[in-house]
Amino acid sequence: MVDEIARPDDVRRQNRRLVLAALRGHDLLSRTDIVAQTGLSASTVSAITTALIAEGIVNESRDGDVTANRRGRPQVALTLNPEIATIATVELALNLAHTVLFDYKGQVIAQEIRRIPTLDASAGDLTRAICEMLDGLLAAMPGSAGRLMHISMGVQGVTDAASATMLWSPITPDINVAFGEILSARYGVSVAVANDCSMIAEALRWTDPEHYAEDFAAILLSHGIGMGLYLKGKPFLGVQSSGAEFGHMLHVPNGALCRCGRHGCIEAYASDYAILRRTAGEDEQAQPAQDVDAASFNAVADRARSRDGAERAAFRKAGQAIGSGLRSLFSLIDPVPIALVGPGAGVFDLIEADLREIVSGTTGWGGKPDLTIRCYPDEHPLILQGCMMTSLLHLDTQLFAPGDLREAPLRRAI
Amino acid sequence: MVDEIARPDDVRRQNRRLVLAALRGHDLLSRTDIVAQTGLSASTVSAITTALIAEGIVNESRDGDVTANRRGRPQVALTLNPEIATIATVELALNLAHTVLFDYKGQVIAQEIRRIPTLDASAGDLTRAICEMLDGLLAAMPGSAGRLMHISMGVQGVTDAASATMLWSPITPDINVAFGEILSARYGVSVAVANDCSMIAEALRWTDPEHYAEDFAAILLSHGIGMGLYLKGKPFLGVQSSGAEFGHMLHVPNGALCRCGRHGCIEAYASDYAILRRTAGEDEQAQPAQDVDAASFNAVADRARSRDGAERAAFRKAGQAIGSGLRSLFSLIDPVPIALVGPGAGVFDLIEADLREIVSGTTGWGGKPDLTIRCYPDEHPLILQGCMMTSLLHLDTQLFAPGDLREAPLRRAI
DNA sequence: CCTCTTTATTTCGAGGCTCGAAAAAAATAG
DNA sequence: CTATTTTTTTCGAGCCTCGAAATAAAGAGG
Repeated sequence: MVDEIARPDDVRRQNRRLVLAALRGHDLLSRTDIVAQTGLSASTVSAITTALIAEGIVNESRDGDVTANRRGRPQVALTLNPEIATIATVELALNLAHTVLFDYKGQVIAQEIRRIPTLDASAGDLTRAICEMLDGLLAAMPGSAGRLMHISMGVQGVTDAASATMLWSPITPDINVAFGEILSARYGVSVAVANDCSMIAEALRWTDPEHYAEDFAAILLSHGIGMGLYLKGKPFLGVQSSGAEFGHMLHVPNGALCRCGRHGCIEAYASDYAILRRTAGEDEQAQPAQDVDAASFNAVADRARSRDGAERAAFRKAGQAIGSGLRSLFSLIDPVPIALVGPGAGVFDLIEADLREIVSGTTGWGGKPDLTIRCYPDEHPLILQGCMMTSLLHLDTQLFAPGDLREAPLRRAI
Repeated sequence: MVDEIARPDDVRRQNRRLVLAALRGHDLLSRTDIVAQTGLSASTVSAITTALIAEGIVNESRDGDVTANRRGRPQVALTLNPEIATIATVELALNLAHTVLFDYKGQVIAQEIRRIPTLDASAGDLTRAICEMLDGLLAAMPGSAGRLMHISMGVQGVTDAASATMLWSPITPDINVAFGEILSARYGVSVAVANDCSMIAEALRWTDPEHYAEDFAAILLSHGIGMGLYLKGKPFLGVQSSGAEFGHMLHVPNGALCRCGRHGCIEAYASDYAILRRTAGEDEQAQPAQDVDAASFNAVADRARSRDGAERAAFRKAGQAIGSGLRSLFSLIDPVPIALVGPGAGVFDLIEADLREIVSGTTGWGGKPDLTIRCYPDEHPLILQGCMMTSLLHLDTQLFAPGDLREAPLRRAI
């Protein structure tokens, strides 16, 4: 039995999370608002907010919007205390590392973007660079080091959430890099490492909850092809790895050579290197390019738009590959809204028709056939925000253990 | 926020479930045993068991194994009270309906198997037959009608768990059959309708927990091809339909005609009708046979074993289709143990080599490559047991609301 | 300016729950 | 018949949520 035994304090923990979630979603809320949002009784909200204020997690903001000029005792607005904690995020992508410090309200404190030749970088090079960047940010912002409470990392590649390890990545030759362990030891906080696509899904859920609520998929079309999936309101994680490797579903048995070493993966037809390989007239078994610059990719796209030729055919192949993957995905989980993210979303016009044709009629027995797709050509802001939300939600779930918080900020290591 | 607000009684509900789950797994347990198994304190177990006994859900079984001849106060064995509830299961398959009455301990009370020409049966014909069978069983066992508390139905086809509806099925022309609503109205109990493959997965989890615990897939190879999936110890359900339609993942774009009306589904290569179609030298766009009898399928299998020809080639194609689906599935969820169930499992020797070849190296980045597959040629006992466990676990989750039970058995309708 | 009304928040008691410690039960050992 | 051992129940402490009543803090109105 996986089932855990329930204790009375679990109830408080869960309801505290509800209160914090409400506050995170709306910034300024009176206790009455919280009652309305959560469904908890006024007495319970009072008890919980009193404790949160005493622990410094929440502040009363008297100057805030006082719903003024109404009769009766005025509501007093509550807000998360931005200074109670600092979190750090790390985005690691091809030739790029981006670290940011956020406060507990999710506001940027400091950041650094650094270009790194990741393809030639060892695991040590990468961790060294990341630590340098983080050290610099923490040093520049006095007090932030002492308040650092969590780090979230989104990486291009396959990760293992449980051990916070990057198992494999196209951006560096080294495998099984235990980023979590290393950063955790150095900064004395817990670390989450996940695929960048999971982070994108997390971000979409927060920035556009109307479209991305319970069930949806975010597909990153870039150097590689990945997916972040939400099902029943929960992130879908693989058994071991943290991401659903959409790009490595099988499109054509014994087909084109994929960067992962196998043949026929969707990625081998739909990623930027696959499109350029086909456009250049190379054999589909030719070794994939390690790095494709945006300029040449866009040039090919422009040529595809201007005339019907090898370029346009390559994009159509890509659309078919993605569509084929979606058809299989939808067979397994039923159709869900799709967010296309990254450079590939910028050329959606070139792949849409073929993609839709293959997907159409996904549910042969007559389920809703309409496929909704939205495009987000720039993946970086989403990855960043996803990392941030991951860390903050982690805090919201940890700060629960009442009384725990008082000690936590002192437990730093550096 | 999907999050529900927690109340103090939820704690008791959860812990009651733990106690019942322990009892369901071991039949005879003393309170001390339950303490050991659940981790609850002795006082809590005492409180919970006292209530369960008062409500008639659990019995003391003094005669039971008294761990005799030891010093100290003897343990008194507890056991589920078989008479507190009756449940009914319905398996609906091609030309077959099988209804069974079980007691609360999962022992068969009565059953009937009836051959029905389902292909020519309307929704009304089917429900009428099922109700007749259930009525007969309930009438034959005095008292059982008054104790009937749940019905579980496993059907070949696509189902919607939420509305307990069969959306589409290959065994009958009618669609959107609301079995749940109909049976629920007639018998006054709640009804679960799910794909037969989900039931198989549920059964495997209980009959062989050592091999099928947290993550595994049960694939039914029969007239159609379906899958029941467990991930992280929970049944995996689609967004709308209750099953993961493995058989309708895309194997070959614009490929062979599938019974679902689309082209290129795995099923169009690996189901019995697909194999016979190919063996007979028919075009792969030929209309699928509605019904394939076991004898001719086995004859083809025997011929495939005895000589290398069209038969063997057809099975190899089937193995490739299944392997291709597994490769894609494993990309999404990481490799899991597989149970092959049904007639197709009886010819595993003919498909294994091709299946494994395509799946091999599923995790390009070096995850555990070994693929474990076990075969269960007879699917019916598993479907039956899965239905039973579904109903019983439902009761274990409903009998929680303390005091609820006293009224429930009277709330019958018939 | 003082009282009335209205709305927000806190306080208080009832009724749950789990748990550890102590008490009670029910056997064997001698 | 008493001592010992083991199981089970009882009791009090310390959680939790909730509804009702009490308290706070405004505007409205004479």
